[in-house]
Parts: sequence; C-alpha cells; structure tokens
Amino acid sequence: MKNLAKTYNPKDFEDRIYETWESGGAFDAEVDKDKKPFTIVMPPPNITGQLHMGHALDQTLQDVLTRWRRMQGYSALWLPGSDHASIATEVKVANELREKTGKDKREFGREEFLKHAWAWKEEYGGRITKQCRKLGDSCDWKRERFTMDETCNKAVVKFFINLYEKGWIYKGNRLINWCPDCKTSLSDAEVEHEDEHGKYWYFRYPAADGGEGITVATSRPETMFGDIAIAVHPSDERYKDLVGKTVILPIVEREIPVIADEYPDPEKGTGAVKITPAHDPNDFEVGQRHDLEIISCMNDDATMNEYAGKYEGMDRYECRKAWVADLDAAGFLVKTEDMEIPVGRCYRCHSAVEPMMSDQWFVKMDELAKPAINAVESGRMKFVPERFSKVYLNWLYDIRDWCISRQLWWGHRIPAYYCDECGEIVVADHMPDKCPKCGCTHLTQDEDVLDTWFSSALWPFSTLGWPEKTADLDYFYPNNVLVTGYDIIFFWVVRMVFSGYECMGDAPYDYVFVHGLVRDEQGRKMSKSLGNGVDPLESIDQYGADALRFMLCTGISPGNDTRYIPKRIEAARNFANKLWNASRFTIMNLQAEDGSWLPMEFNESALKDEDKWILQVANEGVKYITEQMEKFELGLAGQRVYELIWDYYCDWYIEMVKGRLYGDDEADKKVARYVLTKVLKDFLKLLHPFMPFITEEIWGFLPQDSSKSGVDAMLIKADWPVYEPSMNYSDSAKKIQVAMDIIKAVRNIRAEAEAAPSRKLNIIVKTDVHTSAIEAVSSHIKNLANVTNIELKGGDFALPDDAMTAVIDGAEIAVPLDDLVDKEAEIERLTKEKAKLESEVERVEKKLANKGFTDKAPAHLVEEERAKGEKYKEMLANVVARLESLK
RNA sequence: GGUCUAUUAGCUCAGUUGGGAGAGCGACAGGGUGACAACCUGUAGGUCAUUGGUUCAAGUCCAAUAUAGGCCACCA
Repeated sequence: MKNLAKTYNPKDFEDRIYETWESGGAFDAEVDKDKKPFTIVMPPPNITGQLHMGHALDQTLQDVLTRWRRMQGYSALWLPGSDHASIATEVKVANELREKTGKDKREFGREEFLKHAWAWKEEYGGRITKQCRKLGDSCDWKRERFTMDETCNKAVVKFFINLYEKGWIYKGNRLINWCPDCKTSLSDAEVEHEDEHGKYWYFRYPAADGGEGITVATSRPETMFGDIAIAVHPSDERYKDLVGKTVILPIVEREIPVIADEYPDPEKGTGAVKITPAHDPNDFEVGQRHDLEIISCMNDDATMNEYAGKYEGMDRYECRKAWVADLDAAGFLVKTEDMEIPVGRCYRCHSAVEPMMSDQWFVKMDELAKPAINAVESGRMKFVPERFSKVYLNWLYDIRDWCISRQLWWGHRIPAYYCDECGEIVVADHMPDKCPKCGCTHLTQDEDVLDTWFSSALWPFSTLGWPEKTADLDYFYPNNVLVTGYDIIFFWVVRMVFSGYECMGDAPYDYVFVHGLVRDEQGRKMSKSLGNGVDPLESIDQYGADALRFMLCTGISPGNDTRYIPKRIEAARNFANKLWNASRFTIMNLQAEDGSWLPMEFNESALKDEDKWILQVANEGVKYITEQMEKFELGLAGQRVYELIWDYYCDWYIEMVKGRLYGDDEADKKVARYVLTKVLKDFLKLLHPFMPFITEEIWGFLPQDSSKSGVDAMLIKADWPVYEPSMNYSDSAKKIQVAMDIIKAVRNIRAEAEAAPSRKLNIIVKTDVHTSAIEAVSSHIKNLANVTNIELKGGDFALPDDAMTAVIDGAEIAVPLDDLVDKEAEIERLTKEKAKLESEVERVEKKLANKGFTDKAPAHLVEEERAKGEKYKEMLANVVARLESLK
C-alpha cells in the first residue's frame, strides 16, 4: 500500500516539489488570448537585502493571489526581480572595499568602483531571489528582471528623454535636501522628520541707525551667517516703522534689510523671522519673492565655510555652540527657550539632513500628478483597504518637484551631456559625436546618477519590455494588483502611477493591496539594531514553509500590522499535521492491500445523509471562500478552509463515515470512497494557495484524472472548485444537525457524570418531531457518543428519575445512570440550563412585543424570531417539567 | 497642527451590506477510541474603552472623550 509518511515532515518534500514545479514550467505565464491575464509584478527586493518577515508576508500574499487566479484559469504572471538600490548598495560596496583595502571609494574612481559593484551584485544579488523559492513563490523565474539590466536601462533613458523634451525634467540651482554623510541630494520622500529636543535662541539684531532693532528667535543660530533679511508681517504694528530700514547682523556686522512678507506669523515667537534662503525652504521662498541674494555658509560635509569667518572649518554643531557663546558674551542673546524641534534625517544613514543650494535635476510634478490623482478619484484604481487612497491623494495634492539626481556612481547615469566649450546641454540616449551648438567634440556626460525610485517607477511596464511594443506588454499591462506595505506608498506607488499614465496612458494596476508590518512578539518593529528580527528561513526550517505562510495570512486584516508569535506558527503547523493525518486515513481507505485503487462511484440516489451534508458544506465553503478572495480578505478565506478541514471533515465527516468503510456493503463503500475523495480534493484545492507544498504532496497520493500527466496533473494546475447553486441537501443537513446535537448532549452528560469514555451507554430520546431523523442517523449517535441502544419515545413519555437529561431543539435526551446520577448535581445543572433558556425566551419575547420590530424588520427575520421563541419555550417547558419530577 | 488606526475572553487577534459575541493559545476536568498526543472529549471565561446619537435593532453606522500607536506638515 502506498501512503503518506507516518509523520508530517515538510523538509521531506518541500524542496522536491518546488523543483518539480519549476522545472516542469508550472509558473510560466504565456500570452494566451483564450485566457484572461492576471498579472502581479513583484516589488523588487533590494539586492543588498536578505529575506525578512516583511518580504515573507508580502510575497505570500502575492503567491496566494497568483496561485488562486492560476487555478481559476487565468494566465497568471507573477514577475520577479530585484532592485539595484543605489544608495544602499553603494554604501555597502564602499564599506566592503574600505575594509578590504583601507581605501576610500574615491581613490578607486568611478570605473573601478563600478566593476566592484557589479561583481558584488553578481555574487550576492541573487541571494534573496533564491530565498523566495523556499517560501514557495510561484513566480515566472524565466522573466526575472533587474532594475539595471539592459532593457530597464533603456526604459529609464527613454523616460528621461521624453520628460526632458516635454520640459518636465529640468536642471536648476535650488534648495534641496542634502545628506552630509552620504554626500548626495535626497528627495523629500527620503527625509524622515522627527521632533527632537532643542532650543530657541532669541537674538537682538540692532538697528543700523543705532536704535533698539529687532529680536528674532532661531533654532539654528549657525545659519545666521547666511541671513539676508529680517521679515515681519505687513500688518504687524510693532515693526511698522522698521520695514524698509536695515538692521545689523550681530558680530558679523553685515547690514540686512527688514522686509514685509505674509510668511511671518505675528502670533509666533517675536513675530519677526530671520531670512536665510540657503538653509531653509521657507526662507528660500521668501527670498525668491523679494529677489534676495543667497548666501550659503556651509560646505557639503556640513562644516562651516568662509562666510562663517573664524568658525570656518568647524562642524555645524560645534560652530553653533561657540557662536552662541560669543553672541551671549557680546550681549546679543536675549533669552533661550527649550523646545521640540523638527529635524529631518536621511532615511539611509540617519544623519541630519541639511537644506542646501545645489545644482540638481528635477521632475516637474504638477502635470504628472493630475492623472495619478484622477486615477484614484475616478475609481479607476482602488486601494484595499480604501483608507489608503486618502494617504495617497494627500501626498499628491501638495506634491513638490522631485529631485532625481544623486551624487553617486551606482545607478542609472543621467543621460545628459555637456559641451566643454560652450556649455550646451544635450539630453540623448548616447554620447553625441559633436556639440550641436558649437560643433566641438568635447562633451562630458553628467556625473550623477538617478534616484533609485526613478527606475522602480517604471517597473510595471519596463519589466514587460517597454519602450518596445511587445506582446507581453500588450497582454499583461495593466497589472491587476500591486501588493505592498503602506510604508512605500510615497516612494513607489505614487511614482509608478504617474509614470504608468505618462508612458502607457493607463494606470499600472487595478488594485493596490496594502498590508501592514510584521512586528515582533511584543509588537515592536523588527529591526537590525534591536536584533529582534525573525529569519523566515529559520522559521521554515523549523515548521515548514506552509506553516509560515498560513500563519502570515490568517488572523490578519488587510492593512493592519501583525505580530510574529511562535505559538501561532506552531498552530499552523499543527493544522498541516492534522490535514496530513486525515489524508493518510482517506488514502488508506481507497486502496486494496496490493496498492491498487478500490472502486469508487458517484451515485446521487445512494448518498447517505452525511455525504449530502458534507457536500453541501463544501459547496457553501467554495462560495464563501471565493467571495472572500475576490475581496482580498485572505484571512477570512484561510480561516474558513481551516474550519472546513479540521472541524467538518476531520471531526465529523470522517468519524461518521468510518463505520461504513469498515462494513461490508460494497456498493455503499464505493459511494463513501467517492465522497471522501471528492471533498478532500476540493479542500486541498481551496487550501492550495495558502499551503501549496503539503496540498501538492497529498494530491500526488490521490487517484488522478488519467487524461492529464506531468505538471498538468499536479494540484498547482487543477481547477478552482465552482459553486453549484442548484445543490440542495438541506433535509440531510438537518438530520445530521440533530445527530450532532444529540452526540454533543450525550458527551456532555458523560463528562458531567464522570462516566468513563469507554463505558457504553444506553439513551432514551423523547421526541415527536425527530423520530424518523433519529432513526436515520442512529448509527452516528451510537458510534460517536459510544451508545449501545437508543430508545425512542413519544412526547407523553415520562423520563426516569435515575437518569441525567438534556434538552435540545425538538427532543429530550435521557441517559439512565443509576449508579452515577447525583441528584443534587443534576438539579443544579438543569437549573442553570433553565436560567439560560429563560433569558433566551425573555429576550425573544421582548423583541416580538416590540411593535417597531414586527412592523419594520424584514418579514423573514420576524418569522425566524417567532420560531426561535417557540423552540425555546418548548425546551424550557421540558426542563421545568424535568426539574419538577426530580424534586 | 492635519490625518489615519487600534481599544472584543487571561494572552494574540478575527468578526465582510446593522439582526441571537468567535478562533488559536493558555486554564480546568477526562481520555491510548480502527488517520492524528503536533491528537480527542467536555468545561469555565467577555456591560465588545467611555458617553451620547441614528435605528424596531449597534461590537458593527455617526459625534465627542480617554488611552496607545502610525503617517503627513515649512512654524522662526
């Protein structure tokens, strides 16, 4: 006999099955006009990265969706790839070089450094995608892409040129975010703002004419060397006379004007603001309005420059200390105030970002943002959960131009060429032979590279071949859904959307399915510095990939964070184990001693009540689960599969069918085998997206459709079950319900009376309505409640005193236990039951007495309520009568 | 300052158009029963944060409040 191994050990088959799928081409997606496409493009993990729990969650969700749609008959493409991660990789490679050679990256020079970077990429870049296979990701590896591969590079250059020619990319000397450690510019999205403990210093700027002057507050005194004016609100009476005059910048002795501008808020501070356009974005704008000079007083490593006089060369914070001390000594410091100050920090190295004047490339955002805004406002693109559309829109409503140049080497080099002679800028996909303006041949390419996110923005279509008009692009674009964490909506989602509209004329996907973070057991963010991260590979090693996947996508709700709790993954593993054992049971009963399949047969007229019941349960399960999947409610879908398998199939159906399998009615055995197999197969299908490995392994041990072979015969290619609306086995379901009610009641009595589980019992069932039902299901009651004999009595029968009783809907059950009945305990038990029923009756009657309810509630609900009332009243009457007879 | 989320059993969390409160883990009691001790059977445990409102009906919708957290923001 061939069967599953005695114990569930995922290591025995997970890798083997993955290899069979991959080599068999099970993940390959083809352009097939007869099928509908389903496309997910994987958010490319950084090549510097290692697989962490966040990836595991993100990818599991994508894989569940992909496998499900594939089974539904879509041509399902899940396209994998990785991101070059400009800053992160450059820092990593530079550090490695420094460790190995002791030399700074600049000593190697651009060419040499890039050689090392590519070598690093070749060695480690594939690491993470290999780890994805452990998770069971069913992505089409043949289409694996890299943001810096040739076609992606082409796409980046093409996009840049297109935008430049439209005038939507420009170069300008503007105030940008500068990281003094990474020594590169950053976009607004790459700066993290935090409130930190700081101070306001109030300094007096004396009037040039010898008057008192004006006092201003600042949190950044070291930028005073760049002060160019003092601004006050035009309506501010206090300073009316000073507007148009000048004040003296203390110690520096430079004369600066007092100007009137709407920007200062008279209510705040002293109502007067120092204007330092080179070091503050607001001041920069004030400066633009008044056409003021710009003085930058810092170097690109955040040390002070010559404008800081004797402080030149000092770090910005050292300078601050010394400068404040000097001002205080000179009597200009009026007062200080403790204050929480917002500080911007680099999202990579966490240094304080310095606003600096710099010559950079920008993308003009106003026009690009419009279709991206419309996409969500019009409902073309939907966020799941919906609330994230607000986050997205708010960001777009006041989006500012995007600084895209980075002073790095690793990345897409900006396709702009400068004429060394005349300074002409040429933007082209290759180095021009000569300058189109002066004709000379001395041109130099821009030294900078593009923001990593500039290339990620094209990912939904650059991976499909854009700018070429490929069949893939035509078929698989737009993608159906993007699965991602809420943390990169700004970095990535927004930019993909406007790029998608610009390049493809349509949104990149229909849905953005947003998930939360995986936190540690205490709810903290998993991070390297805390050392609290859980390695998914270790988890898989311990519990199996299926358990990890199931744990990650059940018990969660879309968009909310979840915690990694070892007990939860253990529970998922136990579920796999349960399925494993139940399947062993089924497989065992389908074979003869010699391993040949025993006959099975579908014969509707021969179906027993429990067969019809489980078929109906399965059918309704299919409907529910499919609906939940459509709504991205994977947690609810997964939860239901769990219940179907464990509660319905294992706890009830298998137990009910056992007697038949061990009996000798051959015709009936065929039917039982059929249902046992059919339902298990359906459940395996429903579970497969969540737990692909174990379900595939079990599938291989079940009888197969002989028309299919190879990968096509595997579960991964099986059809998703279809709900059959015409199925109606309610009569059988009701009978099974009665059986289950009686079984539970007897089990309860057994436990309460402390009768040994092994002790056979006889029971009396008193009923008028369930007589035939009980006759039909009596074997189940006998088997599952360990009952020898069921005595059926009519409604006028008086239950014996020396019995323990229970009341269910439509029947009373008595278990005579002369040696065990504790009359006091029995009365106590029944009294509790009575109280419970009384409160039910009261609740229902109150509801029915409410005219509002009977008049306004839907008729079927009122009817249901009436029926309940009758039921509870009858049960209550039975309990009361029983109590009377005991007293 | 704006905005979003969370508050449900001892713990971690589900609860989908409003219609009798659920799971897993843990606790307690019992059990080697023809796949399963990674199991089975039974039991206990909750004014669904608070206060109002809408409704015949609110864990679910609305408004405030409290507590915790997230995101955004140019307050000198």
